[in-house]
Amino acid sequence: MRYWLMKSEPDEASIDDLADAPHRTLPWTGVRNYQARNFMRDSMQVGDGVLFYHSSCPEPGIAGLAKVSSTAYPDPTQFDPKSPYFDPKSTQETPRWLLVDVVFAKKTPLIPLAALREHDELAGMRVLAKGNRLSITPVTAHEWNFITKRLM
DNA sequence: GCCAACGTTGGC
DNA sequence: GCCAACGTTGGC
Repeated sequence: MRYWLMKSEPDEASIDDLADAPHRTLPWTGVRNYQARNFMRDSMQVGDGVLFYHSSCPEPGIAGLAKVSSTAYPDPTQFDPKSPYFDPKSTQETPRWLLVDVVFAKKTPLIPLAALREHDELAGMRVLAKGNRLSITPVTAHEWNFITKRLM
C-alpha cells in the first residue's frame, strides 16, 4: 500500500469529472514522461491512495482523494493518430506508454499549493520542490496522514 | 504572458 | 557520449 500525488489539469479532468465518470473511474491517460510511467508500471498497486491535484489552473492544489483501481496497461491514445497523445514511435507489440485506472474516493475543500508550503512536515514533498514538473510523485505515509487528517 | 526548470532530440 | 537547441510544464 503506497501513496501518490497525481496532477491533472481540471480543464482536462477535474475531481468532479472523476466523481461523475462511469463507475467513478477514469483511465489516467496522457502520461508521456518515463519516470511517471515507471511509477505506474513498477510501483503502483490496486488500492494505493491518490492525492488528486489540480494543476495549471487559477487555484492549483489538492482537490480530493482517489484510489488506484488497476495495474498498468497500455494507454490506447498512443495508437490513435487523431489523439494529441499519439506517439508514432509506439507499436501495439511494444507500447511505450502505460496508464492505470483511478477511482474517486472523495472531494475535499481545496488545499492550495501555498497552504501545503506552510507545513514543515510536508517540506520534502516532491510537488513542492522548485522546478518540479513530474505529474506523478510518491507521497510518504507520514505526508498522507498529515494531509488527510490535519488539513482535510 | 512571462519565464525558470526540466526532459528530449539530434548533430557531431 | 556530449551538449546546444528546442519544446513543455506550470506557478505566478
